[in-house]
Amino acid sequence: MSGTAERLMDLAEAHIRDRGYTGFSFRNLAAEVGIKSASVHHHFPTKAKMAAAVARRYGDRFLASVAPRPNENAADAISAYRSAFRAALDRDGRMCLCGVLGAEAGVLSPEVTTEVRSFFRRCIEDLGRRIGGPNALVRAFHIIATLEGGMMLARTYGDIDVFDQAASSLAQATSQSSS
Amino acid sequence: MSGTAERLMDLAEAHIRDRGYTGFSFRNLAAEVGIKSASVHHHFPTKAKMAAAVARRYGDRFLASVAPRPNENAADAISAYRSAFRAALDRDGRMCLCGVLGAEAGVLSPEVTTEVRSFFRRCIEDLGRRIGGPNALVRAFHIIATLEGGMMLARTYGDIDVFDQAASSLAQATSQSSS
DNA sequence: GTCTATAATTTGATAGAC
DNA sequence: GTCTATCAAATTATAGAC
Repeated sequence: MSGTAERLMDLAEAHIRDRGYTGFSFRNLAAEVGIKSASVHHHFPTKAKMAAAVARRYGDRFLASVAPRPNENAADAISAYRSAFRAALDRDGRMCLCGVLGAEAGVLSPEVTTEVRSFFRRCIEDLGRRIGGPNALVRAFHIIATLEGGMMLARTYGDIDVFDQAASSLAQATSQSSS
Repeated sequence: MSGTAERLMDLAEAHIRDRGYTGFSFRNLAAEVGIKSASVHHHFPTKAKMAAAVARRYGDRFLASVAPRPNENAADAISAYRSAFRAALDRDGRMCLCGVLGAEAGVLSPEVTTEVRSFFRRCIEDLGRRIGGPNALVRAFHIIATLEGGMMLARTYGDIDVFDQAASSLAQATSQSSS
């Protein structure tokens, strides 16, 4: 992966999180990197393949960032996910890449949809495993839904407090100490 | 409001819910109605004003559809919101209009953002009032976030069961009978 | 790996006739 | 209220030189 390709992916990720899939263009990315849009096609043959690559890298990085610490309990796992999303929202003022793409489902090509679905599958399976207990998977769906919706609301309001309010009850009512 | 304008709004609402704000165009709407795109500008001067009008009408209708029955309790109120979103998801295979627009926040003009924010404000204030109790507003934020995120996930998975799983715990753990 | 040049299409919007 | 005609701009993508 060349340096230019990585810079293009960085910008694409930021643009998609800000403006959605249809709202980002090869020309804009190229201009910010200092090349022409035709050169972007050398690194990524189509817009869809680029978005799919960006989504995959995003998922890999995100899952690495929420990796469990030794001896964590369920509340720790939930807290890891909430903190990771919150940090991205706070740092960039933007919501989750896959949350944005998921909302635009009707416009995505199959290769992008596959990556978005894969992201959520990975998150929910990982979180469910770490929560444990009988309803682990259902609880994981609930938590990811709340965090994604909370990011969308916070972005709409332009106020990160909204995310904190939406997510505040997640860790408490569901904690199961195990350590 | 002429019949044509209403049909245009119906189609715009469907298109935005499917493909997002950037993903719908005057030309597509016009073609489906059987007129030319120039004629759409007679009814709505700009795309942004049309989207704002669609969002406002959507909010009015949605809030009417969740109006409380006499002697409802908190669980009934939560159930009303969950059922309303679920019905739209089930009927149209699409998520909430304002959830889609909120995810695209960076591309919206102020007049559209205002309407989207107003929709969520109305929902959360109404739901909070009907839930009652000390943390009513925080709980309302949590519920709306979960439902919006749940719709996004269900759309991404192409499976309404995902919505049901994400939302299943909302009414139970939080019910406060009052009647 | 980047460029010029260009194709083919789509976009939001306007002017003015009917 | 709808039309034709058109504008100016943007889009994804390709061919081929360097």
